[in-house]
Amino acid sequence: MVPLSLVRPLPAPPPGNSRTRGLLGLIGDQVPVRRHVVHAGEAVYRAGEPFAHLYVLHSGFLKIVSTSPDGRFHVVGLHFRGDWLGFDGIECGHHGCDAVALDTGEVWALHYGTLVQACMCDVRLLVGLHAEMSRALGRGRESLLSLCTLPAAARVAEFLCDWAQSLVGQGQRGDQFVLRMSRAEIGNYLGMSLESVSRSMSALVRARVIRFTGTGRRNVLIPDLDLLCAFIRDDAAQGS
Amino acid sequence: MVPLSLVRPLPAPPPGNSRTRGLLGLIGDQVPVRRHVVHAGEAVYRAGEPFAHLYVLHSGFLKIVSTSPDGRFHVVGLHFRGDWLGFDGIECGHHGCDAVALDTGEVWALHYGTLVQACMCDVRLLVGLHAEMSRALGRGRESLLSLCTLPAAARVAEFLCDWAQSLVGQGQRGDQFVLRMSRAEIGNYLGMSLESVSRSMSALVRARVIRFTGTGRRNVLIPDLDLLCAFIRDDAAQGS
DNA sequence: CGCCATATTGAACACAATCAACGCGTGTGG
DNA sequence: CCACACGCGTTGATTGTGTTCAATATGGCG
Repeated sequence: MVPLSLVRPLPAPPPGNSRTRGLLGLIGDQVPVRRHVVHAGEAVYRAGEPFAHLYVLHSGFLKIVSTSPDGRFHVVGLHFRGDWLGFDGIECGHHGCDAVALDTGEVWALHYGTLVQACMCDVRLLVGLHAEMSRALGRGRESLLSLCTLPAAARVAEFLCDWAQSLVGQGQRGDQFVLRMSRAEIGNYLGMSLESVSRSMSALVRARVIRFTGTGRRNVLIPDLDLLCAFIRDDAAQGS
Repeated sequence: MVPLSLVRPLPAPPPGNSRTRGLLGLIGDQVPVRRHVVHAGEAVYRAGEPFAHLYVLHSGFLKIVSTSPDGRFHVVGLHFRGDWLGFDGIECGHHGCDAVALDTGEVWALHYGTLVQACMCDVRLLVGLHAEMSRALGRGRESLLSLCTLPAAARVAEFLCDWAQSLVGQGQRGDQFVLRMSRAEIGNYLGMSLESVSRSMSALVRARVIRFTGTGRRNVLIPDLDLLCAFIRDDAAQGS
């Protein structure tokens, strides 16, 4: 992780999303922000490292990887621009997961102790921070729900849906984007083999709810997001 | 949910666990606590209800049930004595899940706004609260990990392991306890059919890592917790 | 005692994993 | 410039774990 600068106040922060934009506005110059550039494959933090900072993803994408003592590992979360990271370290003083960049991006590090001090002076900041944690919790539960209740194709469909909606939430176009993960990574995240991901994608194309554009099979086009959502429902109902 | 009393200060609070005991100590009489008794099947809160309180489970067990718009539902969490509940409501002002008692128990309700005010005066309280949220986040990730990387029998074994360790954390005996959930509920929680739970349990008995005591098959005895953990590892390795 | 909910067990089936082959694009070296 | 290797993705064949359907216990409770 390459430190970029330690700036205070911040030079016109380009928005992540409205939530975080607001939160960072509240922070203002009370908490120094250290900016880092991360390249694909590099970690923002790793399991076991002492916890001291929370991070805001300013650009790029990252995955959260959880590893068990006996070596099993799994992508337990994905994060986009504007998302907060590192809450998992508060409990026991060290991080419990790896946060690994999937793409070149920029991360803003906020010293937790300092941030807490700032929270003591501004309720809105405190509640905003809680809301971010709350959001992280809720997202984890949604993952769990789809993992347990949806067949493979629907899980992939929902994955694409979520990705699209995240992009829209950032003000980017959600109907056409490039997946930043290999089939293997997607499969790990969704709890299935890479072959199943591939087959599911092909099925989605056959069902006309997505298309691949250009060369390579990572450029996804979603003609109609509602149609994709309908596919999820239908495929879920299949099983019952 | 039956209101029991609105007491301040609290009458010698029997401990949930050391963490929460400490946290509640910090709160002291700054935040009024409303105590409720919940019976099996009753909800502490339901999805969609406006969020105003956080809850501490003082006794009993409860499950968190997440439901999707299209009717799929799933047990996404279990909570024991001393656990905090309701964080999911902070983000959007209303709860995203149901919290349903599995057993008669007592829940302490703390008004979130008041709690936040108290946090503004005591950093330890604030950080302690964050630690509880952090813990909730971490537990969700562990669920995800075992759900995706473990075969059915190992998942059931880990479930029993977790349950035992939770009991030990509360100062209760972890080698012998009564499951408060039906096979169907366990199966829903672990992402498998009730038949698979039953078969897995039978397999665990055959492997001599658990036994059923007394009448009914909900009284579990774990002769050696390490042996049960070893079973998880072995069964996980099986697949690879 | 008999009913109902719950649990166990067996047999057939299905979905996804695994094993394997092939295609495609990219980058490298002869 | 072409040959080749390599990573990645797709697709087919086969296997296996877990689901589903069904029958049979078991226990709680009126």
